[in-house]
Amino acid sequence: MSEIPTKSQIEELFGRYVDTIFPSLEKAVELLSSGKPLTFYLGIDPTGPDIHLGHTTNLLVLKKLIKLGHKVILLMGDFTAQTGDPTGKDSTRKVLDNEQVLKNMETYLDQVNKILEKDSYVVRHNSEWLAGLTFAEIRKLARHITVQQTITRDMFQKRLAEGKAITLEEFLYPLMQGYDSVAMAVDGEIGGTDQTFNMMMGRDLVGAILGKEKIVITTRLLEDPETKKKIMNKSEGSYVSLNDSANEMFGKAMALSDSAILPILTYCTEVSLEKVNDLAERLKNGENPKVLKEEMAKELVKMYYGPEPAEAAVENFTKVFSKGGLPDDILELANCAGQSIVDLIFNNKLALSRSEAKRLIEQGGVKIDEQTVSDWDQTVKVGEVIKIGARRFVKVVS
RNA sequence: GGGCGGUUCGUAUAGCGGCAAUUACUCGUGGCUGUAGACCACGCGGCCUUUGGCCUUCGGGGGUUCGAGUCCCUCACCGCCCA
Repeated sequence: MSEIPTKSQIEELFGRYVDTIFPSLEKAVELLSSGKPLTFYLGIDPTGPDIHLGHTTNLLVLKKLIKLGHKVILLMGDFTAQTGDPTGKDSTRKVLDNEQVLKNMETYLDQVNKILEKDSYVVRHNSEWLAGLTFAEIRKLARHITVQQTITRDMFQKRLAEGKAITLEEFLYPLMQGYDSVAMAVDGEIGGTDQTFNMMMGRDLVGAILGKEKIVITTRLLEDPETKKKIMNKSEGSYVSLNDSANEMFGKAMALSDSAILPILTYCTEVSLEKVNDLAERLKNGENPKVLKEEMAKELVKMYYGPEPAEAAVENFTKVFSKGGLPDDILELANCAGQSIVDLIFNNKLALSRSEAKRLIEQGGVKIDEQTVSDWDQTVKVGEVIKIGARRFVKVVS
């Protein structure tokens, strides 16, 4: 399918997106440039509906590997998702039902296909082999792994220290994930640095059972270089999903901290490193970070929606937020004329309760045609544009 | 099997029997800005005719009390220690 890649192509790939390679960079380069197609996989647990920017680094590496002529498997952890990662006491019992997992897998693939060409990779599910293992087989596998090895893992250490439960099922999670590598007889695995432990488990098992060397490629996590916190944080609500509309994506990217500009461009896009360095230089020279962030956000939208929507998103954003104007696409509400503003907000689920709607009004967060609403009994009329908070707009139509 | 401790708002925490109930983070609104972030202010169970009133909450169920997250009993779940 393609030429034998040069070492420099491989090194470029590794330099940008990749953190550490096991057993070593040299070995990986040697194997990857040998001309023999290798099989790599990325495991995804379909526990939620969205893929966010933090996941895309892995996909970009896969894209490159495909281009270099290697085979890629996208592994849906439909079986492992049912063990999950319980953090709190209540979630221990929360098992995702099969239907939810299937639904998540579907939306995942839709999103993956925004980066990888649809037929350029293979999808597999780990229930294929995990669901049918017998206890005898599990026993045999478990022989290769020690308790000491497993217990050193951060998550377990933390929970031990906090006196929280660790079920045997969870303890087996690394074993399950490790077995995936054996079952598919892969040559390598890709994952974030937080997955190092599980991926190494697979490397050990492949070595012990299949007698071959599995390459483990850990990719850089999208972290704020200043705070060292994840930039995409699902639990904190603010993350850029690949399912976001162009305007949403742009807006969310703009709402990120300035320090996210360079990491996102570097790890989540294919913008040339020269350009990234150029932006870094301009940032250092005191140029308004807002301008640079706009460029970053535009690159993102361009990547997923193309150049014109990207341009439109910039314009829309400037109009709405920089100049306080109205967006292009306003949600229109029919049959609402004559209702009080509180009813309108509550009935259309723009607030969770009437009290919340009133609170918004009380605090000056609701405007009708640019006029701050002070009376919550005020009725709305056809043609009026209502602004709720900073970024939600609705228009009353007949 | 035994002993001890725990279960309170999304998370983490306070709460000598009189509180819709502390604090922190998250979150929401406003201010300031460069859209933000940081910072400051306010808000964060529900409903209302809102200086106030009413309703429903602190794992489940019972009890004591004028009054119970708060005391007692019991059940469930969780943790630690001993066997």
